[in-house]
Amino acid sequence: MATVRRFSRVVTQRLGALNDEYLARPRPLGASRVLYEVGEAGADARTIRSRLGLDSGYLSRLLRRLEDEHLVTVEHDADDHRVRVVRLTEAGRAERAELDRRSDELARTLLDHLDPDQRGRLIDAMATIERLLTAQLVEIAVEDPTSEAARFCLQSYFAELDDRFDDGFDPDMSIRAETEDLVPPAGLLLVAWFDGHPVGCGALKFHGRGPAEIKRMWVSPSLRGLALGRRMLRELERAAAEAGATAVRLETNQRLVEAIGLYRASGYREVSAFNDEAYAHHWFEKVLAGRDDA
Amino acid sequence: MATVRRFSRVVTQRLGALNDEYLARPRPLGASRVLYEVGEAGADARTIRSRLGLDSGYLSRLLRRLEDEHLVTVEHDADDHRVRVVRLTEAGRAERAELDRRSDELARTLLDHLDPDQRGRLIDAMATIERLLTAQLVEIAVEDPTSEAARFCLQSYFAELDDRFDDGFDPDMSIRAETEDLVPPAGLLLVAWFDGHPVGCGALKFHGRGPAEIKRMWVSPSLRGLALGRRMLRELERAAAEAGATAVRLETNQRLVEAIGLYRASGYREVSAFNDEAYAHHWFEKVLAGRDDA
DNA sequence: CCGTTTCTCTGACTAGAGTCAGAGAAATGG
DNA sequence: CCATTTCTCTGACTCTAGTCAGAGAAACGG
Repeated sequence: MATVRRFSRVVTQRLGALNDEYLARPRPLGASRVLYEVGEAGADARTIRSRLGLDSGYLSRLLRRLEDEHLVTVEHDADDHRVRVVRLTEAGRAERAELDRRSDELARTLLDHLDPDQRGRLIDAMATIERLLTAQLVEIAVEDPTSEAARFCLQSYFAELDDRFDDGFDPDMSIRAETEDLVPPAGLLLVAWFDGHPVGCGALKFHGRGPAEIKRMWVSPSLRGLALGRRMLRELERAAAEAGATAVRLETNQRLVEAIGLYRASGYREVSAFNDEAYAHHWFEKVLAGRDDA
Repeated sequence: MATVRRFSRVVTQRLGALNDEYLARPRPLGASRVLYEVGEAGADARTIRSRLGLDSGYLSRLLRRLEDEHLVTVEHDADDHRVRVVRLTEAGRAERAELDRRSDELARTLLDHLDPDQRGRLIDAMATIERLLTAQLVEIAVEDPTSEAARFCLQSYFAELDDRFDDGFDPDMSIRAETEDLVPPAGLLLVAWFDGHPVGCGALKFHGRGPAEIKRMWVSPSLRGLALGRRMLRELERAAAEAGATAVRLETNQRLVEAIGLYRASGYREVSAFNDEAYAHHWFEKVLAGRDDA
């Protein structure tokens, strides 16, 4: 606990001071944040607003300022004349590059005066912290399986199976779980979100009071090793219990060794095949602890 | 570099958001900082000002506010009627405890939702980062050997020698280096500072153009393992070269194994005894690279 | 004892970062 | 086509966190 407090103090002070020093530009920080959020491709005002959590009046003024400085152009959207599209000008792109440069310089300052060994330790520790703190920012929520995010996850999942299985993976050869099977009351789909992007999924198919089936467990490669799979599994079990299921079952392929390890570690017991899934080598089941009031 | 940038982003966001959430009190942050800085024992307004780097007018107003909230009392100093002494009231103490409690809660939040293994890794990584970043905040400066800070360092140094040497350490049995030997032009004393406290020292005795003597190398136990000794040694060598010395020498005790390792790693060559220091087992010398313009 | 310095306080001002209400224009739903 | 909703903008505020100049009282130095 004391370590955490000291860490907070030192890091916020040091990082804060450096941030102020390096990212100081002849404009308020809010304006710089907007400049950054616009991005190369341009962005709608409302997108910027929701991502940075700004008041519409406030953003309007910040944009006016950036416009006055000739860093961005603000135009009406061609389709919807209410929305405003913000785009970087040449000068805006340069300013953004300057911010990047300073941010790099800031990073370099942190590594300054360290010998190679210390530098290595610092970077390792930073990576560890970043990943562990990132894990806590991931949110899991029910998602409609036809949404863009859901389709992204499912496609990534299939692509990975195709890549890892010995003979590839063809969804048509596998037991289907159509989108209508993954919406209540037939089932549900959970998607893990990080920083506005989908980074994992997991689905359930209910069978009345019989065991619910767990399907489509996938975590983005960029966020593996953060025990996200474990969290997703817990959430699925909770959802299954809530829907009245007394057990969950699933089947998996021998190539998915991490998944198999996760199931075993999470109290899943290997059982004999309960279906004829072509790609499965292992079948697992877990009895869910009844709720207190059940 | 990318790791460092990602770390900065994630940590400032997460820590910043939590800070705002947990340390939010019905008063500006500045007032809370002052409340904290007052401490149990009370403090002078000018001390608070210099430590927090506040404008006198600004502090005056913050104190007025805290006084209005009955969290502190502000009185004239008995000896010097110009200075104002700030003390916590009972309510102020309670509010300060509340801040502590919230700060702890914040720390706990960071560890939330992690399994014991992840928690251990996070704490280790935090300790590493805190120490490495701390090391960069240490400043080394010339100090008068009669100052309080200098006496603290020298006494800590002697106490440690007494503790570690086989037969203890008695300054009277050792070659003397009096305070007058450690001020220019006879020599100098460097003190390492961190967070307003002295955390290490190192001294030089000049002998004209002959080898300068390095004495009194000490680093506070709380900051060991941060290569501070190495930095101190480099600073001493630089100072010796600046004073016209072409080499530095030193003697040391067999018990000070880290120091001996440091000297060897820093290019020091063991030489035969050049003095009759009673406590010494090893004598070292290093020829200083001439300056380019010499 | 007198000029200078130190310490605090007051008044006047600024910039950043928002919040809130309402107006106006465009899109949408029935 | 008309009411409602969505999106942006403007004006009027607020709070925080300062800065700066000057005044007044006390202490200090010679």
